[in-house]
Amino acid sequence: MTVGELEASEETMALRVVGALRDEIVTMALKPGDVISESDIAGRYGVSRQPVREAFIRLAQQGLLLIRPKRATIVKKISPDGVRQSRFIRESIEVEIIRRVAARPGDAEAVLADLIAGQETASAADDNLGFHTLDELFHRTLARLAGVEYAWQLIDDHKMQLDRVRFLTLGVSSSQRAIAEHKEIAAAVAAGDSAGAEAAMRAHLARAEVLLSQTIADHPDYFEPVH
Amino acid sequence: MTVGELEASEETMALRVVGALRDEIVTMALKPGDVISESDIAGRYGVSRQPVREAFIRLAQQGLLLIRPKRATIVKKISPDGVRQSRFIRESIEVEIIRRVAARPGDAEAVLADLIAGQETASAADDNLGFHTLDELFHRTLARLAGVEYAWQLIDDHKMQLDRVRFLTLGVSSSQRAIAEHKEIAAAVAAGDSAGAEAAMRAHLARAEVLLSQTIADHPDYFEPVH
DNA sequence: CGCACGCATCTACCATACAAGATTGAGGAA
DNA sequence: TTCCTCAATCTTGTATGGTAGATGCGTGCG
Repeated sequence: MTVGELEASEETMALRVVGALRDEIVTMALKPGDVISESDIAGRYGVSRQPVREAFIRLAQQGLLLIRPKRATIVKKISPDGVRQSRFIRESIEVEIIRRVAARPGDAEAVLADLIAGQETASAADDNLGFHTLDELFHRTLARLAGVEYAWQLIDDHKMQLDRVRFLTLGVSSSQRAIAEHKEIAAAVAAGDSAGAEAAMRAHLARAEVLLSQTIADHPDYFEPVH
Repeated sequence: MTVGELEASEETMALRVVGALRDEIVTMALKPGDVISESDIAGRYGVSRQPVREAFIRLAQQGLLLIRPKRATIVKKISPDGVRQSRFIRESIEVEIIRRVAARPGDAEAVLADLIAGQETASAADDNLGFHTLDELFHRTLARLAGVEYAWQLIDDHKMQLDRVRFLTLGVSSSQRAIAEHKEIAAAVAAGDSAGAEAAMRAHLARAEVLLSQTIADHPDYFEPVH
């Protein structure tokens, strides 16, 4: 059972292995707690241990792998506290972003309206993946409008932790509600209402909050025990 | 001219090289734009290319090095926009932290008072390094009190960019003023005044703001040209 | 039967060798 | 002089072998 060939094109082998492994991890093809080894992955992808090793280092720095010297490397279990703090980071930054955008709306209104329209189309067509992409684009666009697109990349890195949880709770997307909340945010931004925009953003981000404890109950072995 | 032996003790060689190189970079012993190579560093530290290579990967992910495949690796120049956004990230998170701490002061008052007292001692003794350490501890302690110490690690990673700028502006520490601002923050926290604590924290963080443009003027070749 | 010791086997770590692209400089032609 | 060509020599990327430490299982002893 091979895992699908690495597209033999650009970039270095190491970076291709990074991408392939990251996909396997966030989609739960590699489950938290799974033991992997350099030789194992190297064999599966048909490369030597060296690029795999470098991929491990990168993924370990991103918090997806745990390299235990002289022992073995395992897919890091999801830390409930880490998820909580990742959300804290995201909320801190997104709240500050929405404040700044609302303080200087500029052409934000038209841009956001376009994105929301696209989301409604995707939602009507039951295009879950497309909606998810547009949802992410909505938030990244806000970062761009605030002039801190790089800060979004930071959120993106830590969002992988959240994405693993999200993948476990697939199906309950309720895109209608998300769209309504996006409209609220956009309206407050257009009105230059910083406080209102902040409140709407906090409410929007808080919606996912309730899912974690249920997910832990469903898959206890994917999470670290409460320390 | 060797660079000082790596303490032959614990950890792996790669991690020791990471620490040594990071110190050289933030203290400007390795200047932005400097070209380094795996073989070069390997020779200087008396190890093979392999651990150096792995150290390069880690430092590149932290934004301190730029690895150019098949060409060379250079110490990344400081990006003025990156500094601006690193400050944005730090302010976003620290403001959120101080809000939460002020909302639930707990035993914050006593802990913070202790730290400030230590800072006054260090300042009186002209112990610049000690003061800097305690200053950092003050902020990290706030993160711990808010229950998001992990979030501080994130700030710490990105603070290296800021530290390089700080190192270029050494001597103008004005620790007296910093201590006064710390007291303001602690007082607002003790009073449970969230808004006041947030304002004090913003003012505290904004103080370093003015130095950047002057620093760019003094060392233009250490910075990326405005894109 | 239970426990401790030891060896086979696994792991990541490090060193070394080779490969391939990029740079740089010299040298020759226009 | 100026520009083009090409080869020596850099660089990082990849492959492979050897090493030390940790694990786990089987064996032998009490």
